[in-house]
Amino acid sequence: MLFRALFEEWAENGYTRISLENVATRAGAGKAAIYRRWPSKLEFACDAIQNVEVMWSGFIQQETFKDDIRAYLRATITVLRHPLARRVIADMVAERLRSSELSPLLDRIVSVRRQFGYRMLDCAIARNELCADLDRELALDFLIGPLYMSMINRGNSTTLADLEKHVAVVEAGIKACCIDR
Amino acid sequence: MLFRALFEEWAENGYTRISLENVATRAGAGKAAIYRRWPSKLEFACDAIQNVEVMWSGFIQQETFKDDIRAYLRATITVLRHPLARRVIADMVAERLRSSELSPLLDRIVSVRRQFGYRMLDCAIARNELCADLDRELALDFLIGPLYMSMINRGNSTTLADLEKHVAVVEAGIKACCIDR
DNA sequence: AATGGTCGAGACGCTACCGTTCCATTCATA
DNA sequence: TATGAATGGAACGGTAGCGTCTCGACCATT
Repeated sequence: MLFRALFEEWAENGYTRISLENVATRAGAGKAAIYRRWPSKLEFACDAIQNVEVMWSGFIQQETFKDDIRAYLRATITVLRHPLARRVIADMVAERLRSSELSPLLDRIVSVRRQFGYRMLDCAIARNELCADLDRELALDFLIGPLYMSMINRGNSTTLADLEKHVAVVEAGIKACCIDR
Repeated sequence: MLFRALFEEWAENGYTRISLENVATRAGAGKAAIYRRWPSKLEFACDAIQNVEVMWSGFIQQETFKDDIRAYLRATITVLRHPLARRVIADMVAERLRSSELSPLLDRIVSVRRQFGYRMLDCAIARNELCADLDRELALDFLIGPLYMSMINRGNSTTLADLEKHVAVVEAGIKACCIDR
């Protein structure tokens, strides 16, 4: 499959160093098979991302805010443990800082994830677990920032055993997004 | 200056795409000026990093834990706002996930930063602002994770005005690293 | 069996960078 | 001022990927 081969090359070399020649070879295809379908590497990559994006949907509301946090972080751990996904994500983050080519792609991914986050916060507010004047942006940065820092920046392979500790601290932090303001 | 040119190329293209030819040209130097001094791009990069690393030292203990957090985050914001540093850091993070070439380099940088963090936590424990059985690793991920997420992953240019909000939440989160365990 | 489209494979000219080598100029020191 | 080391700059052959194009093999439909 061409998409699979693309992601493997992406994870291995980073977006800018992807050689469509290698992608085709890895997929057991001819270069023309790619150029026939997509006008550029960017369009190719957009379609590939869109193809896997659907797998991330499905946020199910839990009983308590803490349960929601746990579910959210567990899903995040699953993604960030994926050997291809974690590399591609980190590469897109780095890539966006130096060029705007992949910005819309990453923006959409982030935005989708954030929608789940907003819904989670709204539920918690409705349950009176959070106050309504919460700084949502700040809260979402606290939701996954520490986990991302641990797994991506420091390369830890966080397990579900570490999850519970994160959940407790995240909950305390986010609840503090209301106080003092 | 060769180092300056290296970092500019690094920020612009990422480590693997650095062309020493361009670095030399950008510095107004000949390619041989680089190859004469360093046997490889890696050694060149190591020296360059080591050269700027000294500027990050100097942790001064404050009155309270909250003051320490504020000082730490302010210093972090300064680095992460730097147009070259932020790109180089994000690139190293991505690069380490796909190759171990830059690992020792990034490990040392992270480790230095973390030493300040540990000292900070120790001070807070000594002051009885934190309990002694604190999970230090977790605490440090919470210290800068959300800020990193905001500035690097989402591209925000956090200002000192946003600092105070982060400080309050980080403090609450880290203090929660003791409770429930 | 004949036909039309898609496929893989590879050749094409082109550009970029590699790491080395050479040379004429510059610069600092004696 | 004379001398020797270091420098900027350019050329070298080699590798790699670009995007286009051609071709024979294969497969499905008729």
